[in-house]
Amino acid sequence: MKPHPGGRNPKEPAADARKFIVMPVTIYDVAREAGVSLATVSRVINNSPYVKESTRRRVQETMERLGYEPNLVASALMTKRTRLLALLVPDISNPFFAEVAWGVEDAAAAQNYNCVICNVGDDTRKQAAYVSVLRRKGIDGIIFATAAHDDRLVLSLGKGRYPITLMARDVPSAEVNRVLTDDQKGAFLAAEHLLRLGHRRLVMISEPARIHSSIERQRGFAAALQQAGLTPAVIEADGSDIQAGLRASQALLAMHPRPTAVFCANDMLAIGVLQAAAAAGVRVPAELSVVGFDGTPLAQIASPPLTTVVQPMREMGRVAVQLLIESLQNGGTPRRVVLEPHLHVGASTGPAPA
Amino acid sequence: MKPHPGGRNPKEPAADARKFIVMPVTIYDVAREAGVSLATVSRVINNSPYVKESTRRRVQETMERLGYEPNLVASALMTKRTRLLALLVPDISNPFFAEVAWGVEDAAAAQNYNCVICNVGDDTRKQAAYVSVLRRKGIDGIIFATAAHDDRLVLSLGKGRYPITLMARDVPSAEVNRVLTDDQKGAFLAAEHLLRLGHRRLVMISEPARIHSSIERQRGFAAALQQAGLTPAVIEADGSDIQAGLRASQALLAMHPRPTAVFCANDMLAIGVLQAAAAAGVRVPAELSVVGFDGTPLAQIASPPLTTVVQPMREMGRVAVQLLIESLQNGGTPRRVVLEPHLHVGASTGPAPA
DNA sequence: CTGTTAGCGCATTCAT
DNA sequence: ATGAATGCGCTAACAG
Repeated sequence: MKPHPGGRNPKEPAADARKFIVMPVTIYDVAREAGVSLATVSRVINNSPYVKESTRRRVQETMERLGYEPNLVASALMTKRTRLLALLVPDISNPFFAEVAWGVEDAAAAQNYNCVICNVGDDTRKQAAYVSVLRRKGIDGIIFATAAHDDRLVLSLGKGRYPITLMARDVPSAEVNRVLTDDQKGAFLAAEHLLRLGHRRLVMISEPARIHSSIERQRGFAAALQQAGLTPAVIEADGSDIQAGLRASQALLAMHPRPTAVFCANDMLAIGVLQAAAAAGVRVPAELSVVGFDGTPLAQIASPPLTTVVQPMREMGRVAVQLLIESLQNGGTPRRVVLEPHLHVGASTGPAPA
Repeated sequence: MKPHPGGRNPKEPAADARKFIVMPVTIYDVAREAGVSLATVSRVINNSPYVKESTRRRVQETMERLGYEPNLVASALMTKRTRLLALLVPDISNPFFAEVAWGVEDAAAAQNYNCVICNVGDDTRKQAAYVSVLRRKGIDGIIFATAAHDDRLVLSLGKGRYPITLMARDVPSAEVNRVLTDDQKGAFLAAEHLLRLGHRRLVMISEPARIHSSIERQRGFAAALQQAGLTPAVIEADGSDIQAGLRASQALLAMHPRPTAVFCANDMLAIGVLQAAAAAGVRVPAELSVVGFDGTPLAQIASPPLTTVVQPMREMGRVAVQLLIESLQNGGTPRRVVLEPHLHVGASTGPAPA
């Protein structure tokens, strides 16, 4: 057996060892100790069937004795895969993404993948930087929960150059995996609920128009209103969080006559409306009915508990992983999965005031 | 110039190229195209000063033209560093960790590091598996927001074998970086506030005892009560989330005489109490005052808005990164930083009922 | 079933 | 200021 090219001495650690030597024991050490070749150790590590049971046992024993841990960096350099997935979210404080993350994490673990979450904010450049690092770090694939309507980054990755899945936010012209809920239908359900309660002055507070799902929700809302012979009114918030909801509420509460019902493109915005209404002394739902979207745990904490369109968040996470791993393994045509939303009626909606 | 050992042909992609070729352009291609050696390209990439300006420019131009992106896996194999940090959290749905994550992310970015978040739950085995993968993947260091009181994993890493920082949760016997808030003081502030309001029947709902910070908070609570001549009572919740708070509330609301004030070890538990009280028709704060801990955004959403002990969450994240990077670079003695909490008085506390 | 031989893409001596 | 040579730790043919 040829000695390790590095010609490294027997394992007495050098006196000048750097402070943090992460993984001193290599496959060579194991091979030498166990009296086998590199290849055999590698086979044991990778569960190759072509190893005699007794050999396998001996090698495994040696690995344990030496405290050997395979270096995934070296492995990745050869194999080009890391069994690591990344989930990109715009705002980790939004519980919608937390729920999605649980689903992703679950499904990834079930398939023996690990998953890391990256909080990239709304900053396009930061997002691009993360994607670059993740790719170059050998992350096998990325789940984007952050795509804008015409996201150039996603488009550039979409031509089969790197496996990705879009989550809950679409980029219509990209040929990539996506998992969405039927946003139009969800919004339609919300509007329908309010119309049935007798509301005639309805407003929608949408997210910024660059987010595709928000556009879809506007469509669904508009469709329901037009079907009822009403003209849809939309206030576009300048963000997606509670603060944005508070700001958008200024316009809402200033309208004359004041709307009796508002449909918000997500739960965070809706909570902003609830807070603004409370601050202005507007009673919910007596004077103002509020509907959210997402069905996050926050909706139940809110006061009053929100009526909201529920997305199957964890399920979406699971499906996203499924699609991504399929791409990873087959590289086939991207799939598009649309899940069904449903309406959860809380205490934030009631009959239109007389 | 010796050709690339791989003897790879000029860059016409092979017809049988695998579906996802992540990074076809290598440093060899750049070197050949620019008419320089590997080493020079490497120097340009790493901003070595020993490159003539004109050469640097030419190489950079070539890199751009070819769309070259340095392979961090290969680089990491040599350098043993990735400029990647990981933040381990037990429950990404708890907004406390979301806030911390923002701080971590900020500070990391400022130092030109990237940060990934891993949601490892309460599962010790899962956590260990993640740590193993992260280390072996070459992650430079880990911030643990998950350590239990006697966390063996942390202890095993703590002997200077791998750079870590503990966040908001201590492992007293581990010699590692930590950033905490003064939990005893925070709890003391909460109890003091309630005592001043005239409450005499106070109960604390704590997290499971294996969490060190929860023990500290119990201490602070007990100290305040004893100082007032009262005997502290503690209900230990079986978790840290809203559901656990709801369950713990059963015991709380069943006590005779019923306590008039409750201090919860975190905001999630407190929200669980608020919900249980609402369901039982117990008015807050008229019949029951509730104090939380953390100062998450949730506290303000709650109804009524929570009185809570505020931890400087983002700052904690920033400090955690700072300590970690210091360890990375100097490998010196671990530091311990304790930050000050303060009390935010919301609407969930009021005078003790007559 | 096992060993030998080549690199994966890059950083890093040592020359020059 | 630049180039040639070497190997980081591992997997992947290809022999045997």
